[in-house]
Amino acid sequence: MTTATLRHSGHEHPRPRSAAVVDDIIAQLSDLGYRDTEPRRLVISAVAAQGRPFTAEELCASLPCVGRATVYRGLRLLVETDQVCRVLLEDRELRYQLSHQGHHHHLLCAVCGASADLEGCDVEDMLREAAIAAGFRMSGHWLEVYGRCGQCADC
Amino acid sequence: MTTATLRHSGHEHPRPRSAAVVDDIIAQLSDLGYRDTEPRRLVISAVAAQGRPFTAEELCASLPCVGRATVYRGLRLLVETDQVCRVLLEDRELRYQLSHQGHHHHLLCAVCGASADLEGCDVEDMLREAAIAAGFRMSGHWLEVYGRCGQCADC
DNA sequence: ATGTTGTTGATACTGCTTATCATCAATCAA
DNA sequence: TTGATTGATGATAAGCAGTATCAACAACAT
Repeated sequence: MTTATLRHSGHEHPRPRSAAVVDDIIAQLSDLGYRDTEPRRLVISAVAAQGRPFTAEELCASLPCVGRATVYRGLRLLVETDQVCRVLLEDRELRYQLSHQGHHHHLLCAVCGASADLEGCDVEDMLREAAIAAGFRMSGHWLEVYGRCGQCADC
Repeated sequence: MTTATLRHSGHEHPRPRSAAVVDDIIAQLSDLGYRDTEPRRLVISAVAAQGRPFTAEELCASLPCVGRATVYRGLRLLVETDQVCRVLLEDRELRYQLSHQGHHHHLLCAVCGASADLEGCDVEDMLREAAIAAGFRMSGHWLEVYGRCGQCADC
């Protein structure tokens, strides 16, 4: 089984304490000139607590004490600063998850919603060449892969 | 220049007459049990007249005599029957274009909005294997490639 | 011709996200 | 520590894409 990179409900393996993640992100935001505020910390903390890709709405629901607008703004800020990445489901629903930094793609389980990072896969180069063949210069792309994870293979 | 598959504003090379395209699609829909109606023909005709990926809203605007709901329904029907495919821009805006049938991906020019089909590119196999390596069985994917077409390379 | 039933279109509505703006508070300089 | 500056907040309104509703209509089969 290769579940090493799976993000599940989050009871399996110990991860950096949520507080440390929050402090770390707050510090990075601080370097960029963004203030250290309580609502912002709450948003980051809630993001870090999610076990799998989540919607903005779910995040709002888990933060009843923080205004909707603030949750959305916080999320957008985290995306813009590459702390959180966006994930697109097959039905175009937009979800988010803590980013492992660096450009990468996601494998999403259509059954349980778990995600894993696609590794050892040089789609980029392949696409860039195919683009050149069509007279284009590639500047970016959207790629999401859907399937079933090991645990959901048999349902 | 490799503009053979480029979809531009549509003045360059002769293409099957729009009426023929409409009749063809109507015939296919008819085989599936869908009726041959005037509004439906208008929608198909407008779709065929577009030179590049278009939004549902643009289609509505070009069809002032057809109700919004009907345009959306028509578009959805065409997508479901693989006559039209959906295209996702970098900002997640959803656009549509006449399909060349069969599974394929799009190269989209960020400047002029032209699109070309990605050919000779076996991303599928590559992704399927990468998925297996992560313990997943792949069932589908979203892929859009963005860049600049030959004509817009220098702007 | 006629009945059945898919189709239409005006409209209301939903769900998601952003804009507004008065109030609040984090940061900084004195 | 204090006060000023200005980014951040949150309640609310507004915007936007797309869908549901439903009475009236029209395509098709017999």
